[in-house]
Amino acid sequence: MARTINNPLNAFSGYHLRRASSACMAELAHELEPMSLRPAQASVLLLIDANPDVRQGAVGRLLGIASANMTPLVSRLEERALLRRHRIDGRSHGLRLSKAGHALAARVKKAVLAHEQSILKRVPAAQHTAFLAALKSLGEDEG
Amino acid sequence: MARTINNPLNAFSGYHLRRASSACMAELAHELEPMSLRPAQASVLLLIDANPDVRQGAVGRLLGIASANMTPLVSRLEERALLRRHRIDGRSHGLRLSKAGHALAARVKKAVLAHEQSILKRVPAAQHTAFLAALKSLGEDEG
DNA sequence: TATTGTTATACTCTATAACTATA
DNA sequence: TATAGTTATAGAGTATAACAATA
Repeated sequence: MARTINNPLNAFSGYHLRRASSACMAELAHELEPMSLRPAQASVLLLIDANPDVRQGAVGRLLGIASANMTPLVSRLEERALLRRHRIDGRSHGLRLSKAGHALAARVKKAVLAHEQSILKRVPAAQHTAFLAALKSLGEDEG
Repeated sequence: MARTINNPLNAFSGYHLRRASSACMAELAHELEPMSLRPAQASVLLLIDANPDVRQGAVGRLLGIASANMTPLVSRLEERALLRRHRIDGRSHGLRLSKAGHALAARVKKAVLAHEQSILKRVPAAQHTAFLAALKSLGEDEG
């Protein structure tokens, strides 16, 4: 090595939080690639799978995806015949997975579960609960 | 409330890792806004501050920024007279902060330290060390 | 031949504003 | 008046390929 660089960010949990998230998301994206799904699409698929006929806006609010960005995302899944939009009332769409959508959601679940195990492997088992709780409190809406 | 939505992602640390990171980065971006700096620019500034004459490529490698993306980032900081590029050899640039760059780096440090405190406030003090260690192991290059 | 930096390009994610239709 | 969804657009982050200059 030519020279060791001093990294003043190394003591900051915020810095490592970002790095950890980026690394894990890249891994997940790689595991979802064979299904031609990106993480955001996969999360929408799982959410609809668990909540048949959920409204599009409710999915976006829960996942933090703006409604303007939900439209093309859901349209893409509809084009692939993974889900169907159906009218709930004049202005709302309910989302429901097709048979192919349910099948793909099952594959996604397996991939996500495997990914979760690979994450938890790197954290001491005794700290799993506290680690998850810390992340949850940091991700809450107000902060 | 109309209906409680079942969130099958709620049990996953990967999901909350991403949410926590997004929320914290948004907070940091907000705190850096008065300095007209985005988080990536601020991290480059702090790294140069701690490593005078560091090569541009070394900064990028450490922070995970591709060299093609370092060029416009550093150019922007140079345009603002926060740093100067100087030749180390025929193909390398060393980066050094100007007086204004050092002054801004000092402001950035304060903001980052305050942000770090606001993060740690939400994690029980007894878990700070373990939390940071877990994040570090998740962010390591191989994963 | 490998490395440093640059340019151009493209794709994803995110954010905003303006709009239609409906409650 | 507020809500649900759409459209268009723009910015930021990230990724690759091609290139020049240099080691």
